[in-house]
Amino acid sequence: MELIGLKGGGSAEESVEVGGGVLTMYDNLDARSGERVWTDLCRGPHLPTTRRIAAFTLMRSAAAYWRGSEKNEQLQRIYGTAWASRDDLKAYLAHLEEAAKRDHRKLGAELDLFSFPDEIGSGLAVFHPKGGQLRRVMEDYSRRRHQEAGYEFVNSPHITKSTLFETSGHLGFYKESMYPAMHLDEEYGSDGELRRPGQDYYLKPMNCPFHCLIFRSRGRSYRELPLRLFEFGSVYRYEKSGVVHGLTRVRGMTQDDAHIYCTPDQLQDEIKSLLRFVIDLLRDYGLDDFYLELSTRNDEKYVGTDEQWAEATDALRHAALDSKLELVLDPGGAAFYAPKISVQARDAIGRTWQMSTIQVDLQMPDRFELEYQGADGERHQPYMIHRALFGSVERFIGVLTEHYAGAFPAWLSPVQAVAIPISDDQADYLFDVARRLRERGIRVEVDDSADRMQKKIRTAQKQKVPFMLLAGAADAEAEAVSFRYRDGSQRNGIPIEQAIAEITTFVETMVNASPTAEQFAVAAS
RNA sequence: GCCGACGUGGCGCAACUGGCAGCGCACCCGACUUGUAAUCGGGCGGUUCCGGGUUCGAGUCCCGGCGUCGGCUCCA
Repeated sequence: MELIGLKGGGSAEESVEVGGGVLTMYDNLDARSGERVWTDLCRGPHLPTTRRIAAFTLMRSAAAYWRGSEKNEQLQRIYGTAWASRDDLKAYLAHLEEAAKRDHRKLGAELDLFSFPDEIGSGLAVFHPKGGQLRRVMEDYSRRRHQEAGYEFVNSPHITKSTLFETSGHLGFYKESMYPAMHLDEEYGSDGELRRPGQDYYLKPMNCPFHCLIFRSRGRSYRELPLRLFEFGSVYRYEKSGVVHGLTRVRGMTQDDAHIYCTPDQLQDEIKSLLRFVIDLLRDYGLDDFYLELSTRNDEKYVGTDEQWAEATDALRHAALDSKLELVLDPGGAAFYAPKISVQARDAIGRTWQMSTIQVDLQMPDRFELEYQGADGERHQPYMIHRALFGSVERFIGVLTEHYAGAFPAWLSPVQAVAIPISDDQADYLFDVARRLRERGIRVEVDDSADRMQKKIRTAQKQKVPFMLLAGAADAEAEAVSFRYRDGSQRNGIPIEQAIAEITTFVETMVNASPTAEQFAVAAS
């Protein structure tokens, strides 16, 4: 009855759980006797008979809040999944199994990329040498592309006095999800009297206020706009204990964060070129199936005027439509200070991930009193665009790990090639081959352990190394190596020079697919 | 934060109704020298997450904490 009172009054067009002017109930009957067993108050529709459900299984049970609010009581909820045929159910379960195999937390441990030591704390990762290598290559390429696109590189500290986040408004809106303040520099006299009041310092949850201070550090001219400030900025957010999840939801992360300050005239073009830049870069990392989501104002939680919001939202909408990508609306999904476009990417098994975000912010320039001198000699307030492309480096590594199931493109692979001697006699020969590859920038290891050759292949295979270079007596004699590629295919007796050229070209051209014998055989012929 | 499940060598797991903590992988040592996914033998490695309690006796039962996992809520 509570629900009817709360929700029954809505108009017919509104999407509500109960009613919409109309109230629906479904009688569930016993199949044999036809007696009514219970009546379900439900918006529906229901299947006319459970006979239509050919296959179902129970998945798990967990609590859920009554009507979805954490202020309310919780109910025990049982999750099941139902399908029109057994094959559909089987396919769905296989999909879940495939997703489990790709789980970046599992692969992160198996491939020795990163870990979450209890001693450090929940949601705080350390990157091991291989994960660090992967991360460095990702970041290096991103830096190069940002430099080419006209970004300037800045840096800011991890902590700041509270005034900065009071000015930005973050302390007002996000205090609960910030790490608590460190109260410092308080001084007392010998009589115990407070001589100097202390100050609160906060770990930064965002980089934008710092970039605004950089903008404000001296007078700015319209001639230097758009000014694009980029930083791999580490931020810390006190996420609730139940929500941290691998690398995709953490308490400490590094954003590939940039803030673009521009004139009103430049806004539209800047957003359009930014969208192109973002999509291009994501494609380079191997994601190629996108759609856009436009998040508009949350009327419960925002600052600024209606005109400002309309202007910012329109700018984003036009750029999104201009991109020709599919556009989905997310009403009320914006942050308190700005509407946003987010780029959603579908991965190799069809799951979608929110990747990049672009926000047009009309508040921060006002709060920080940013201004530039225009051609007219007057002072004007710049527009500001926030954007992150990976979102966070950690999260992006998590997504790529799942997308590639750990079999990273050769240019990203922590170890690109492993050299395996057939017997110990070929070890020195392969050390020499490896040295020559290393001189060309290839990350190569020689497996000179006491394992047998077959075991070494298995090890390299499980580590998902793209190239294996084998050499026996015949290869060494002929100044050649034999390839085994990550897919198991092979090519034998390839002259060293050719082998080195093939590997370096493959890496330098940033091919995202795994190397195979077939493709090289075609290329060589 | 809330609900539920679970915490055993680096990893994956076993240990009856409360009765000597074990196996595989990894690692170390030795032997073997092999042409495309696991050679053989030996060895090291544990305060069973932490703290309290019950008991003759606790990995196992009880209480509290921490952590992980699955959801809910949240996600600048």
